[in-house]
Amino acid sequence: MSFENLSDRERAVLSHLIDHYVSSATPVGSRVLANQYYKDLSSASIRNILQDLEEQGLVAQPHTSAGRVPTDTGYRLYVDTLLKAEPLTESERERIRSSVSGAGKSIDAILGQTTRILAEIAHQMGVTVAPKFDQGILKRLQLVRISSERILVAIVVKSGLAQSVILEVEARIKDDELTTLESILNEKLSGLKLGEIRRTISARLSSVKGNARLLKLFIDTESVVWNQESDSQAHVVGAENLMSQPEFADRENLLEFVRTVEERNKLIDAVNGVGGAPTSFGAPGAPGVVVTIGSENPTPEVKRCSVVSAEYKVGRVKGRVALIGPTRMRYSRLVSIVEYTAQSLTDKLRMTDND
Amino acid sequence: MSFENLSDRERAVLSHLIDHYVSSATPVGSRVLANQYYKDLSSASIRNILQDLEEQGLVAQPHTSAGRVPTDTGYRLYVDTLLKAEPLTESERERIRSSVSGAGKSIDAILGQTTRILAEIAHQMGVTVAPKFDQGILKRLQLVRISSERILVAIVVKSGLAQSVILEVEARIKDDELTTLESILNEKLSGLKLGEIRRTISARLSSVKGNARLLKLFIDTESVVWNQESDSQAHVVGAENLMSQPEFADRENLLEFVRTVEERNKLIDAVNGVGGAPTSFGAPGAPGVVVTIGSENPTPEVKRCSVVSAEYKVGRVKGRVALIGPTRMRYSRLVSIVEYTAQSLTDKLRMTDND
DNA sequence: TATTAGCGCTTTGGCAGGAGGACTGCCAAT
DNA sequence: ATTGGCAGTCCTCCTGCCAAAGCGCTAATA
Repeated sequence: MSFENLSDRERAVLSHLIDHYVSSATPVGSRVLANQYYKDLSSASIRNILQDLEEQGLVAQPHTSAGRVPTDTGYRLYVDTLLKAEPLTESERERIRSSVSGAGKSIDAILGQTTRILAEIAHQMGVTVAPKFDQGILKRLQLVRISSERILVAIVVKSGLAQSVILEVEARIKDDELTTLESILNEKLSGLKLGEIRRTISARLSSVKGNARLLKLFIDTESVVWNQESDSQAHVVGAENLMSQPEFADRENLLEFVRTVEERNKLIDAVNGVGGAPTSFGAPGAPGVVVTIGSENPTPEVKRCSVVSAEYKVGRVKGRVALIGPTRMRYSRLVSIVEYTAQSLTDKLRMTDND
Repeated sequence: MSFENLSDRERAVLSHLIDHYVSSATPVGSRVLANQYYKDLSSASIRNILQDLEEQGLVAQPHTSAGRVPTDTGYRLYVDTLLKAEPLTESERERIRSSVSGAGKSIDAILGQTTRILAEIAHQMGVTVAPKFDQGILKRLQLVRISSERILVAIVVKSGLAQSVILEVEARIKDDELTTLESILNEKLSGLKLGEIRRTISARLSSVKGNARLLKLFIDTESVVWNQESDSQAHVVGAENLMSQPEFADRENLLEFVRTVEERNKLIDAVNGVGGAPTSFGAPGAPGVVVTIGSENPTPEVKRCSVVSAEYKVGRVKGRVALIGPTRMRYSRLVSIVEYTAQSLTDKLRMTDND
């Protein structure tokens, strides 16, 4: 559906309506619109325009004789063609930057801190999804004996990510067996993508002779060893920011929402399963921001929410940072926040990255 | 305050009142009490008894002409002297047992699974606090190079726990330096408690010569390396179980509660900062269960909740598993659940433990 | 042709008032 | 000690009513 037939004035009214609705959270009527933005136009004229907008499905009224509220389509038009990214103040940028880079060394700590600042500065729920190791290239693999029947497998990925898993072995293994295995594995597997390894490991190791029991462990437990996500798949901060919004006034919604938040998978899907192409709102070269509005979300649990997300990178491995809030959100501002945060995060992770 | 002056009948009435209130969630009046439990006694008599109980501060009425509700003191008396632990059915026990032992190998996975089954079977919020490494004895320490400027430190604790930290070093280190350092550290530190190491490391390593820069890293970053909690300090599952309770009907409470849950520290305090002595409700030798009721909690954020918790062990390292719910909870059942779960967990962790 | 003013209609939210219910507390009788 | 009964209290729910906000439509106007 294209909206080329919309006059400039209609677009302007839609834009004002959204602006006003975003901050007031109540349906906005022709009167306020006329008084506040169109001193030289009467409310009656605005009413006509509103009627047109309604026919196009861009706004709706909760009930006869209530003001208008933007529809998801309305927001979409706004985001695509009307929105002007609201630049962050220098102090805000500084706050994000220092917060992201000030965090600890582990990727987990960095993401945690990032999520926190994101949620705080945007007053929304912040979500970051840890990078998928799948695309990471195995640099080296190291086996450390923990106890007689347990070994720790350290998987080192190019660009400095590391992951450790504890494996349980049924019977004792000698130290030299372990060292041999380690070098075999490194020889056969390093330089490959983790995802590749997962798919092809049994073929690659079939020719190897040696402690079959031990080898089998690596092949069988593929999922455990090779299918690792980062430490914790997602960080979620600031659910209470959302819950205090009037959108979640009624108990039912609220409970369902909490259930979704607890079951992180749905959230991760919502952040990752983006449909549209990323748009760059800011400086060229900046990470593209994707906005998914309400019912556009493939995940039904967040049908009442919008997701603003962008990609960040650690080497070739990718993750996403996102803000989730009610569809009634300050897109112009959140888009900038997410973009800048993703950028800072990528920078930070590049700085600590050297393979 | 002692309640020895209470007649048996008064105790019985209190007990019935609590039972009824726990399932109905509404103030219970003399009529229902008489009809349901005392076919040979009139409501008027019950009224007299209730008056007595109220004078003792064991029950209260929200307003004149409402039924009675147990006070925290009332619950306390109930838990201490009236409660009979409700034995779990064999299928329930089986469910807990298999769930706990079926979980993966890493302690994090085990605790996660345990928390889940706990919350699910009790319909409350489950919380498990990861063991404090502080009391663990360092078995071995291993250094793995990740990239030129990063090393992974694997800390292996007696009884099979392991923990890894990534350290960042300013300049390149040679491989042999690393091996030397590793053996020095192992020689000087293994066999000591982690807490001990944290406190005395600088003294212990002062005499060592060698790569000073590198050594300093271990001494300076004491907090990072030696102060490790387990992977994630606490697991929390089932917040929505609580939120659907009528206790959290009003928005204010609910929001505050969510805030507390998000900020895990408060929850951990609530679970750990127990005042009373543990009581064993079940089989002798079973872990002692601690019940902390409402305002007894040192943490004001959970003043409206009760915490039922018990200790579990991994070798000499200890953690807690807990259920948190409104003071109106089925103590008799929850006590059994927590006790059995803690027991199963300790068993599971002993089984996978061999140093 | 675009805009405006005005009128009638609809819906919501809040407030007042009354009926009904669920208790308690007390008292006198057993 | 226990009981039935009664007066009094407090909450909850329902109803009716009214004002406010807004819209759509139409007729008048520039």
